[in-house]
Amino acid sequence: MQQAVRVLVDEPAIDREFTYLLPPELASGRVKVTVGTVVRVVLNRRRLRGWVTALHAAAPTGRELVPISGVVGVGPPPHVVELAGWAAWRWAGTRAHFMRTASSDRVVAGVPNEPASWPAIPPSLSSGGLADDGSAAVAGGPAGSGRPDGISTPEWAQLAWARDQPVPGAVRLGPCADEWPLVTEALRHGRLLVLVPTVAWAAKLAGRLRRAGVETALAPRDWARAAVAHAVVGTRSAAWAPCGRLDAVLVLDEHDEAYQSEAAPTWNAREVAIERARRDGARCLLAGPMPSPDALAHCGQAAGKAELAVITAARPAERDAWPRVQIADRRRDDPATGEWCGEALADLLRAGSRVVCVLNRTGRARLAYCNSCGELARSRATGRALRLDKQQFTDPDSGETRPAVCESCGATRFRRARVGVKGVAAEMERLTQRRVVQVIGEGVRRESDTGDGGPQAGLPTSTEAALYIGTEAALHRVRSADTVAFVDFDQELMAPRYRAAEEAFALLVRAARLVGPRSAGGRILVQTRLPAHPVLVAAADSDPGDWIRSEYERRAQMRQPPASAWALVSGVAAPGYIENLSASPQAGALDIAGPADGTWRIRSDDRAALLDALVDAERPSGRLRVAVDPMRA
DNA sequence: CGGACAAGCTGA
DNA sequence: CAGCTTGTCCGG
Repeated sequence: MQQAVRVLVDEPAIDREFTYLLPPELASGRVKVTVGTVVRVVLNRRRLRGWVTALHAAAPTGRELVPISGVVGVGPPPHVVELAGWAAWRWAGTRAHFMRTASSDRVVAGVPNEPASWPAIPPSLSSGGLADDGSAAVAGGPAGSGRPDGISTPEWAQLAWARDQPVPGAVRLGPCADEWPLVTEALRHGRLLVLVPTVAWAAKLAGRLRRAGVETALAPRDWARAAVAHAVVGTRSAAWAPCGRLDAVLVLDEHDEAYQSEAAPTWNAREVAIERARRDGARCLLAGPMPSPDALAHCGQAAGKAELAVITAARPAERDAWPRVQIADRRRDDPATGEWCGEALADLLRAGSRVVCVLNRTGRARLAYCNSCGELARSRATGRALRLDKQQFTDPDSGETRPAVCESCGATRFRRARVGVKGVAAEMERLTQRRVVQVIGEGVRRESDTGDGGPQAGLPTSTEAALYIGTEAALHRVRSADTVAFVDFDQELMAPRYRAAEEAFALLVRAARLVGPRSAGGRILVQTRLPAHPVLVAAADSDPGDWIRSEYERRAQMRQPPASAWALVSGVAAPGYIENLSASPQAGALDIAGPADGTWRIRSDDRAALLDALVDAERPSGRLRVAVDPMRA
């Protein structure tokens, strides 16, 4: 009797397991067959890749089994195969999708043998100190170059890792703070997984660890070596690294949107990392300049009160890790200064420092400002910005209209903000008599260039002081600057998205990284007509604690994630699927609304009930998109 | 998903 | 009724 194994085929549209025979010569070949091994099978005359999911399957009666056609290579380890099953439930996706994410994109013939233990941590780390003094982080973001200077690991880093429970803790550190103490402290506990939002950050941190003598795998490049590394570093997909049982998991900049997949299934690497830590019994820390509401929800589950679980550096230290944030209240500006430029910004531009101006791409804002007092027209009920149509305001939420009368001064004349990158660039050149570089999307161009010199034309040399104007992309593309100026921050604060405030704060964090801490002259200027907005107060004070707590409570009141679970359902199969959901046993816990633009929105205060219902409900054939807890909704 | 097979439509 | 399209089913 030949061995029969279960195989999950690599075809998300099928997403089923089948039973195949495992011939002895394949079972003991070059690659040992275990749960997770990548194999080749024939299904219905089609040659497909698949993963072994069980080594001993009962042979179905009355059916002649077909043997596996070949063993391809090493796949995810068994506990990651189980994690993929959990993720398929958590984001209403297919197991095959997550197994792909967890597999190497190349054939892996074998992994090195796992050492019985790691070599002793290099003395520079084990003595408790290889911390930067902070100055190295000024120009290049959080991962500055390490140098053993004998400064002891800050107390807060030790404290952060002290709890040996697998429930995540949150650590708040300023945007220009160095994460190195958190990393080195974690290594003392054993095998470490570190997630970062960008490839560049991952490479930098991996290099720094290697120079410090730590056996490090950079995911996904060192896929197979993750199995034997002391530290595994990588971006989103690294949450699926094929390493053994973890001792510590660290997510840096855990608020970053890059951790979530935009395409369905909308899985989030932070959430996968938390679950992985829980299953392994590993310590888990969520770090960054602003604990996300999601992070608070996790910590709150453990501590009862979310704020208790957030560890912060000493107040002066957190403050020093921020640039100076200057709020320019545009309501008090002389209207003669110009449509887009207030007095503070004008002074700044004339002063001759390197300034990056950020203006969001939409160009034409729909916000309306009072002509007499400068107040922004907002909804009395929700506080959201109103749209001005002829002589009426329209509430974008309710669709209600009312006459255009200023709430604060009674005036009836309003004007719309109309600002775009190109127009502002031209005016900036006239105002300053300096060259202005435009940064939009992938390209960079200089306004004063006459010919089209290609996408890289006008890139200034590193030494020249330049003025930049661009969309959010400028914060990524420009190397360094003295000041970032947000020309119209109200658009960010008032964007019609439930995460608008969080995203606005994240922009300030990006800007802070670009200009560096206040001790190095870093400065952010924010033009706004909402100077008392909690996001701006938080940034100006270098302390997001109060704001983030209120944001968390507001989400709960509004039944938004993470307090409530959401699912967006669309596609041709959606109507039938929604019908099945309505008939499911969990339907009582679901709040189904729609369709709006072909999309249904399902809400539930009981996430498990929603997810169970999504998995159980039968899916009619045809396209179906299910987005669980989407970033944009 | 994509092959198989059945049922429906069409044209001479 | 051959020849083709369209739809539904199912895979080991």
